[in-house]
Amino acid sequence: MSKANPCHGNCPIARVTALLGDGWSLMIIREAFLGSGKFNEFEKRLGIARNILTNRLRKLVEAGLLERKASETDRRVVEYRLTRSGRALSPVLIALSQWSEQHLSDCSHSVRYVERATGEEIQRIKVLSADGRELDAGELAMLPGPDADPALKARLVAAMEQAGREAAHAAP
Amino acid sequence: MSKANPCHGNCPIARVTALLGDGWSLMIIREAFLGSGKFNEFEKRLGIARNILTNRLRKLVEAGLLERKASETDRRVVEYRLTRSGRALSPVLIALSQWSEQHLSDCSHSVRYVERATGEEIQRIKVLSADGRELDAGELAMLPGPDADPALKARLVAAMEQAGREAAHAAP
DNA sequence: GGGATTGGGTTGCAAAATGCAACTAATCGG
DNA sequence: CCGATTAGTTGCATTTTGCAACCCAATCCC
Repeated sequence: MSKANPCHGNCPIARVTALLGDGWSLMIIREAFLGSGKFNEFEKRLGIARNILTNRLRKLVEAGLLERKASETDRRVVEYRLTRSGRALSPVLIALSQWSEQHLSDCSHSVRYVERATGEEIQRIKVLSADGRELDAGELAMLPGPDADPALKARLVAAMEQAGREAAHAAP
Repeated sequence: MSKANPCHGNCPIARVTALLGDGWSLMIIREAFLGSGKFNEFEKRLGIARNILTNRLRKLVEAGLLERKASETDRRVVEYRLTRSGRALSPVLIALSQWSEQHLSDCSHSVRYVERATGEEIQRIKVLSADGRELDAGELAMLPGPDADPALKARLVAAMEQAGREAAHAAP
C-alpha cells in the first residue's frame, strides 16, 4: 500500500488506489458480484489466506462497499453483501475486464457480459462526449473541480499548461 | 501481490489485478496521462521510492502499457510514454475516478473530465445494453466465453446456477 | 579540459504486508 | 452431549515496500 503523500490529498484516483489497490480487494468484489457472500466462499474460491481475507472484508465494510450481516438461519455464518456503493463499481469491473481481454495475452474471449433478461451481450464501455461521440484518450483533459484541494489543483493546472505548451510546440 | 491461484487462470480481472493491483501502478498511469514521462517527474510528483518506481516502470513496459525511449536531446533522460494499450485504460481510470467522487468522502467535485476541443464535461461512464439502455449491476450476468479455461468456466457456470436458484426461491 | 551537477538507476538494510498453519470460540446437527 | 462447521485470531516465516547511500555516464559551467 502506498504512503499518504502530500500532493494526492483528494485526488479520486489516489483515494480509490488506497482502498482497492492491492492484490485481493478487486477479486473479492468480483466474487461478491458472482454471488459469494460467506467467509468460506470467498476463502475457498479465491484461495486467499484467512487473516488477509478478514482484514480486507473489514476494510471493504468500513468503506461501505460491503455490508456484514449475521445469517438468521444459522448464527455461525456471516453474509457479506454488496451495498449500492459496491454495486456501483460494475462499470469499473467491466471496463477493467474488457481492457484485459483486449490487451493482455491469453484472456481474450474468456468472459462475456450479457444482459440477464435478454441474454444479449452488452456494449463495450466507452468515454462519451456530452453529445454522445466516443472520445479517445488524447481528446480528454482533467481539470480541477471546485473542491480540488490546493495540491491537486496545482498538479492539474501544471498538466494543462504543459499540454498547452506541447501543442504550441507541435503547431507553432 | 496475490499468489497465482488455480481457479483464476485466465480470468481477466485476476490478470489485471496481478498487473495493476498495487499501490502505485494506477498512480503512475494517471501521471502518464497528465503528461509525466521522465523518471524524475514520476518520482517527485508521486513521492514514490526510486527502487519501487524502477520496478513498476519495468513491469509496465514489459506489459506493453508504457514504452521506454532515451531522449534524443539529452541522452541521460529517459521518456516513458503511454502506448496505445496504456491509453486504452482511460475508461477504467475515468470510471474509477467517477466512482470515487460519488462514493468516497471528501473527493467529490475534485476533478472534471472535459473534452479538450470543446471544454465540455464528458458523460458519466455507463454500462449499456446492445440497444443503448443503461444497465444496473443487477441486470448483468457474467458468462464463460469460448476461450474460458475449465476452472473459470466452472466458476461462472456455478455462479449462473446459484443466481438461477436464488431467483426461483424469490419467486417460486 | 575538468570539476560539479544531473538523471536514472542499484544496493543494503529496516519496516511493513502477506502467507501459512495451528488454535479459539461460538453454534449446529444428531 | 459430541463431533463437525463457521468465522475468526495468533505466531512465525517469507516477501514486498520504503529509505538512504552509492554508482556511473552524460551534461553543464567556466
